[in-house]
Amino acid sequence: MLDIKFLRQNLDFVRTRIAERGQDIDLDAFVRLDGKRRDILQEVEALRNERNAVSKQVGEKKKRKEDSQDLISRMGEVSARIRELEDALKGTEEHLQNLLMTIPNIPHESVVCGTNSEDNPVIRVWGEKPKFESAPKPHWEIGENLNILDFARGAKIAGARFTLYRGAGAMLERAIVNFMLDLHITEHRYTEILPPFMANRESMTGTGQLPKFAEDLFKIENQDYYLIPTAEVPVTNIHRDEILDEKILPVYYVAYSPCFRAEAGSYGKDTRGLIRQHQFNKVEMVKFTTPETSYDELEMLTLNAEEVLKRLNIPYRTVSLCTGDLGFSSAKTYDVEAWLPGQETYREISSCSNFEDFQARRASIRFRRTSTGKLEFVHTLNGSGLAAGRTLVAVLENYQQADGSVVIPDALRPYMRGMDKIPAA
RNA sequence: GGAGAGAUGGCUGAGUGGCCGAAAGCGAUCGCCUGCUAAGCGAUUGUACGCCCUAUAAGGUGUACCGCGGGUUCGAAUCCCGCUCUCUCCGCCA
Repeated sequence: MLDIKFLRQNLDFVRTRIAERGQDIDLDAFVRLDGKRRDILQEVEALRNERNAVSKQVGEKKKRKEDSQDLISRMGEVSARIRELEDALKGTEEHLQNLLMTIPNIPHESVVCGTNSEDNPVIRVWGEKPKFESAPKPHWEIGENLNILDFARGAKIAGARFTLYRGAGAMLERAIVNFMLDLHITEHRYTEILPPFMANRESMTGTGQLPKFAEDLFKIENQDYYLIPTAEVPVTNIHRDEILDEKILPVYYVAYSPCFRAEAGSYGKDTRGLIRQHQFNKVEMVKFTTPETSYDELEMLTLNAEEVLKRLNIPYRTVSLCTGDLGFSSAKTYDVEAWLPGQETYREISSCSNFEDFQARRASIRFRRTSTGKLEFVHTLNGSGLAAGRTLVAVLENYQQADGSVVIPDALRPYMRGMDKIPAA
């Protein structure tokens, strides 16, 4: 959510920046509602002022045993009028709030203008792509040949876009998660969190999933619970409605969680394999920082994500999302894309974003700055560190051997009971 | 699932219809004092929104806020109703 005062004073600037995202937001409606709200507010506050003053007089007259029936009956009318205005005010404020909630964040000045992912500038390229004598296979073939990924059974049990992992496949996914958590908590100094995997409406609103993207979420029937689409939701909401001590900033959290996404509107996309699932595992890093450090923290966060791929020796590149590709709540996002030889393409495996105060304002996460004594919103950031399912895909495709086996990357062997390869069946 | 208790400022905790934006304590900030990162003394210390003024500073002023939402009343932290959450006991249970 944007600062309403900022929006009021910088309408044209906001209009331009939102347009660069390829979004069309009705800011004229905002101006109208905002003006209406203030008109009503002024009238109702003047009447309340009168009521408060007269009520005080009534109290004093009563004490002196004087009659005040005329005042009382007049105030009855005033109160009725106040009630009317309050209803109107409430309606207007709801409209205004709903509108405000659907306005995306302003892109950071360093974000390039573009329309889609093809306009994303490449920031870094790392690693050497593996060479294969014969054409490398896509992970779904490797996984099925090794009997470690079972797409048919996943579909039978739950439906399309669900996968059953078996044997070394299941262990490999678990190894990837544990390896990543250990790296971040020991070397990158994050605090491990294991959050609830469901969250309520308020939490979903705080991080920006609601109200605009309800169709992307799984909701529990007849309950105010949603399955989390990412650990970002519960972990960022750890500090919702809190005032943090400036001294504890920056705060670093890392959490494993399964992620549940309805993937509405993605029919026909990435239907094969593990790339696009209704349920997948992810390790997520979340930071709370002061405003002046958040962009440095974003750089470090992104490097933390990249470090996982370096340790696994998987080639990747990092791109900076252009305005047209930027997520709703984000001011700036780096995507880390792993090389997938079986599909001859780079695929997103991590997304690292600075939301500035956009989520903090929605979720009311503040800190008191000691130098001024004033409350300010923190900046929130998060990034995948990494998506576990897609990491498994990258391992299978990059480490596949001509005989059909898959070598286990050195960094994962301690987590695989010393196993050095998954032998061909 | 059943019975009971509770929810007040950054924290602890008073307050059962007007004198309450709210005692007291803690914490924090500033100043003083003190021969050594102890103690003491004094002052200050809520947020949001609107309006005025103005340099988008400071200041002034109004309104709202004592878990959330309704109601009673001229007037509600205080009375009534509903909800949420926390705690205790009973039942059930991985």
